[in-house]
Amino acid sequence: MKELKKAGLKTTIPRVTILGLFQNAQKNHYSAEDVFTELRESNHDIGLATVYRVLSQFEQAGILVKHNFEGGQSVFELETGKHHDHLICMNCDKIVEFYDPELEAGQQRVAKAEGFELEEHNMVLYGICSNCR
Amino acid sequence: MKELKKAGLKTTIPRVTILGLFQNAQKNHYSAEDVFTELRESNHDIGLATVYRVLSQFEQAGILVKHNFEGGQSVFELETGKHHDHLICMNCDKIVEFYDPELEAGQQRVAKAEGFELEEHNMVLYGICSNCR
DNA sequence: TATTTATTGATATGATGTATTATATGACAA
DNA sequence: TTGTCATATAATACATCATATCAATAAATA
Repeated sequence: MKELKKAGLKTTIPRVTILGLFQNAQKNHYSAEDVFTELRESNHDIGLATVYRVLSQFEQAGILVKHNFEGGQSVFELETGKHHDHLICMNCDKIVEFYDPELEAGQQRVAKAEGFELEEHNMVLYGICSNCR
Repeated sequence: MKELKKAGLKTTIPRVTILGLFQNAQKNHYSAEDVFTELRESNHDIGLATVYRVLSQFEQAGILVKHNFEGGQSVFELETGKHHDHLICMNCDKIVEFYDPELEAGQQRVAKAEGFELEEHNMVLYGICSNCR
């Protein structure tokens, strides 16, 4: 729970609970609604507004990372410090994380060729996983 | 205007006007609001709902492609038949389109290594362009 | 423990986009 | 060219995701 202190956030029940959820998570990625539902199911009475607020604060604090994949809701995952991109099954929504130095280098190369200083990127691959074929 | 016939869409004033806007466009990418504003400024009285509807129909018909970049609104561009990705200046919002075979191949390689059949991808690079440095 | 300040939660509001439906219009036959 | 009819339009209601407001509440610390 040091993360909260470090971010200058008081250690409140909602924050501790939500952080715990991510740290002991079954899944890697949760939307705000996902979190809200999980909390309800484990008998934590935390408001939806608070969930959204806490997730934003955690993102600001660098505790979580937010992704905007296809389909409405944003999802969050723990910030691991290790950059990675995502590969998503269009059938079962399974999410695989990967890091590929060659692709990273290629992006740098393209940006440079266009006269850009590359700051960040968003790369999501969509396909069908082995289970779904 | 053959595109409309081919798609089985009646050639109505809103559709012809919106298609013309894209074909004679100053910019490559327009949001629904952008289109709506442009139409208003050129004295075309076309409802916002119609703009959204026509853009969706054009996307269905393969006349336009829709992108979900960072920041709320989706944008549309003419379908050229040539796949490409985007490089966006975080300062001036300039959008550069590029196609890089090596990156495309790398994505295939990664997907295959994870047991996925790659269907599509979303890759947007963000940086600072030469003018903004 | 009392005080201060941040946090919570219910709800209103905002932003983007879609559905509904009465009216208007394009396509086509005569 | 005009009449008929199916489709399209436009205004607005609605849906979805997320943020702002604010009175009540809880955490930190003297």
